[in-house]
Parts: sequence; structure tokens; C-alpha cells
Amino acid sequence: MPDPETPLVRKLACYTALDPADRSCLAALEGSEVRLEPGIEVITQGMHRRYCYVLNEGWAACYKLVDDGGRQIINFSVPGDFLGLRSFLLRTADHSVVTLTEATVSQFPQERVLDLVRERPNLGAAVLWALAREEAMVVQHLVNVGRRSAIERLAHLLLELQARLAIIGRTAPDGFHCPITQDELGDALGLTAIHVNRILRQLRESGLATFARRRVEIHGYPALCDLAAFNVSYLDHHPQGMTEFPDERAAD
Amino acid sequence: MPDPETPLVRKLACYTALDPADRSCLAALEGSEVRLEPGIEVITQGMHRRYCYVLNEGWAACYKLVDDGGRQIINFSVPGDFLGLRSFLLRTADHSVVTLTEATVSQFPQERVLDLVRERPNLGAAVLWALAREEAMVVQHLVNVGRRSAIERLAHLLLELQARLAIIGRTAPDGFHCPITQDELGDALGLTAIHVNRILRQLRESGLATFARRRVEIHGYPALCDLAAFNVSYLDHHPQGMTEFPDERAAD
DNA sequence: CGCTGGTTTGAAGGTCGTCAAGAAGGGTGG
DNA sequence: CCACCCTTCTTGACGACCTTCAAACCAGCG
Repeated sequence: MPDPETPLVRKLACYTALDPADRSCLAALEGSEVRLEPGIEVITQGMHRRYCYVLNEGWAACYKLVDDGGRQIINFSVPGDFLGLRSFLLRTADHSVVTLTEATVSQFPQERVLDLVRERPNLGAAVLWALAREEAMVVQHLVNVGRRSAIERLAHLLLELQARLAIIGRTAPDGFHCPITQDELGDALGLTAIHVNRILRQLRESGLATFARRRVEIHGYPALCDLAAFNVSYLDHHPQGMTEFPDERAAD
Repeated sequence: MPDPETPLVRKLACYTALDPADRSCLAALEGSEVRLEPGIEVITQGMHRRYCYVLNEGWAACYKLVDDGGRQIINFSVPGDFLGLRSFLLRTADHSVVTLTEATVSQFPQERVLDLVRERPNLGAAVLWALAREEAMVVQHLVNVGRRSAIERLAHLLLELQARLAIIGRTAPDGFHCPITQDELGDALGLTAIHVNRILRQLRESGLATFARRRVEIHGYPALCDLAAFNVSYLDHHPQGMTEFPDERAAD
């Protein structure tokens, strides 16, 4: 087939092969797209809700506000990511989600997730895998914020975004588009924007990576991985790499 | 009925009413208990695995090691908690789990989770709810570590443990048993044990709470909640509070 | 009674936050 | 095309929170 694959399909294909019925089932989920401006709150902390979303295009941020006016960004969402899936079984959303750029999203009733597990076990498992992977990212962020220096956190985030964008085909050999402000970076890394700026300069001056004009460029990939102690395995890409599942994609 | 309820049953009852068939189904999961010494690694980061566990008795910690020898504790596990559920769909465990005390656990194949969703939707949803709730805790920990001061983090953790133990009936009016060392507290809060000690003294001297001899005592509950900006809603207890589910526990 | 792991305390230093102010970039309207 | 605005970025000085290092102290346990 050519490449009418959506980012979501490309991502889930990292977990398991999707048959045509699975694909049309996903196409139904992603069916009715809505276009959103930047800064639109898709999900609001504390509200009850009935829908989950797929982010088809654009960037979003999942965050929690803290009483003193600050916020902690839990994760950035890129095309192919679900919005609101993480807590679809809680009665009220424990977080908010806001678009960072113009974006298109598809809405679906959250019960569909459990239906999927019942009716199309393979696809349902793939969706829950996406959920588990997202949670693994949150855990990794907690480790970074709790136990690593500012430069390590920042380098790690850039490498994570690189890896996530790569599987949906949104990276170039020399870097990728990244419409995140330093303020947002700070809120994600548990730092102030000012300190993020200082650390970005350090990265630039050490020749490892640059982040300017909404574009990240990674110059010394191995050295950056080393600095960040980055190990992709938590993202659970590449099923073919697992010796435990030798035949998983044999029919590819 | 009297009180042969396991901690897991008590916890899940916070989400939905469980019928006798659900209960016997859970009893089957919790069937074959194993007794473990403190310091036993139940799950090891990076390993492939086929089983999840229920912690029936005792305490455990879920953590990730960092290269420099330190570790970040993701969450503490108390009776009624699942171990390894969080990443059961990932090919390798993204974290380790270790017992902090003598403990009893039950083992079950991780596929059982998806079976449950298919065969007993109500119970399956309850298990996934427990998963979502656990993830909400991780998110909250990230917020605390990223955006709150040491004393706020510590107070928040004590209040979270209090709330979690309360629903399984493991609290006394004046406090609760808590076999966590200051070292472990530090690893959970992104602090050093030394600083944890200083903050514990602050809490003690302000008359809000004490933590000594493996026992937490909360003296000024409202003031402590205020200090920690603690809001239980992320734990999603008390279904009866939701207007959206008015009849959920009517038959109680 | 001495060992071991955990706790407590002090002093000094580093990372990062706060405050303040200026420069650059992107969009809008004249 | 330029002036203007607003957001974002950039840089410096100073201080606070937390870490590191070092050393007692305590409690449980053999």
C-alpha cells in the first residue's frame, strides 16, 4: 500500500501488525476531524467527560495546574497520540490538555476503548499498549525530574521527542520541527524558562544540539544519548528486536 | 457479610459494586499466595515477564534505577495494589518492584487482565480503573517533584498514603503504620534522606505530623491538607459522590 | 555488648530560582 | 516598507533551597 497511513496507524504498527479490518476500525475512530486553534483546552482538569480524542495533526500538552499559579506539563502530545486516554476510567479528568499549535483531533466515546478490547482483541491490546507506553513516558519524566540535572533532563526530552516523531515519520536526518516555547519546556522539566535558556546555551556551545526557531537539531547523537543516559527501550518500539517474539511479524 | 474481604476487594469496591461472581473471580486471582522476605525483587527492570501480582499483605516500592547509582521510587505499594500491572503490555518491564517488608503476593498471568475485560466487563473495568488510579498517582508525584517544595511534597505523600490505607481499613484515628525509611522517602520525593530528615523535623515542630518508629501521626489534618494542597479527588474514591452514577451502590 | 542500618545534626558549596532589564522575532496596521 | 506591538528569548546579579561531606547518635538484634 502507498502511504495514506495516519500517524496513529504508524504508531500502533510498532506494536503489532494491523489487518485491514483493524485499520478500518481505526479509520472510524479517526473519522470526524475537528480543526482547533492553538491554546484550546480539549480536556479540563476536574471535569467529567465522555470522550477521548486522537490528535491527528499538531501538538498538544497534558498538564496539571498547581495552586500557586504554576503548572507541571506531564507530557507533550504529537500526531498519533490519544488525548484523555490516560484517565478515561476515572470519573473526573485528573489533568488538562491544551493545543500548542493549530491541530486536528478526532473525538470518540471513551466506552469504545473497552468495546475494542472485547470485539477486536488485537486492536484493543494495541490501544492499551499505547496507553502503557504513554505511562512509561510519565514514569521516565518523573525519574528525570526527580533524579537528574537540568541538562540531562533537557537532553532526554529532546531525544524522546526525536524517537517519538521518528516512528510517525516526522523527523529529518538533521533534526525536527518542535513548536515548544522555553516556558513550556520549563513547565515540563520542573525548571524555570530562564534556566532552560541557560541550559540550551550549554547544549549549543557544547555542540551537541541546538533548539532555535522552533526547530531542534541534534549534532552529536551518541554523545547526547550518553549525556542524557537515554535508552529508547521504555518507549517499546521495534517488536522485531525482541527475541521473545520471534514470529510476531514473520508474515510481513 | 462480615469481613473476609481482601484489601483488593475493598479497594475495587470504591469503584463499583462487585457481585459474588466477581468476588470469586478475584479470589481465584488471589488464590495461591507466596510469602516474601523484605528486599525481594518481584519485578526487574528490563526483564520480559508473563505475570502480574497482587500485593495482599506488606509494603513494596516500584522504582527505576538511574545510572549514577541513585534511584527514583515511582510509587509505594500497599495491600490491595497490583504489582507490574502498569506496564503489562510492554515487552520488558520499565521498572523494578521490591518488597519493603515481609509480604504476601499472588501471581497471575498477565493475559488474565484482558480476559477479564472480555469475560467480566464490570470486573475488568474495575481492574483497569485501579490501573488508571495508579497512573493518576504517578502523575501527581510528577507534579509534586517538579513544582512543589520539599515540605509540600512530604506532606502530600503522607496524606496520600493515609487516604490509600484508609480505604482498605489500615488506618487508626490518630495515624497509621508506615515502614518506610527516610532514605526511601527521599528516593520517592526526589530529595536526599538528609533533607527529608530536616523536613520531618519541621513538620514535627510545627505540630502538623510526626513520623517516627515506623508510624505516621497526623495532628493537624486540615492544616496539613492546606500545606500540601492535597485534594483526594485524583484518587477517585467514593463513587457515591458522583451525580453521574447515582444508583451504583444503591444495593449496598 | 558490640554490630549494623537508620537517624540526627552541622558546615560549606552548587544548582537553580527570583528579580530586573534588554534584545530579538513574528505579526499587524499604517 | 516601515513602525509598532507582543510574545519569546537572552543575559546578569543575587539569594534560597537543597546537596554533599563528615560525624555522632540511636535502636534493634545477634
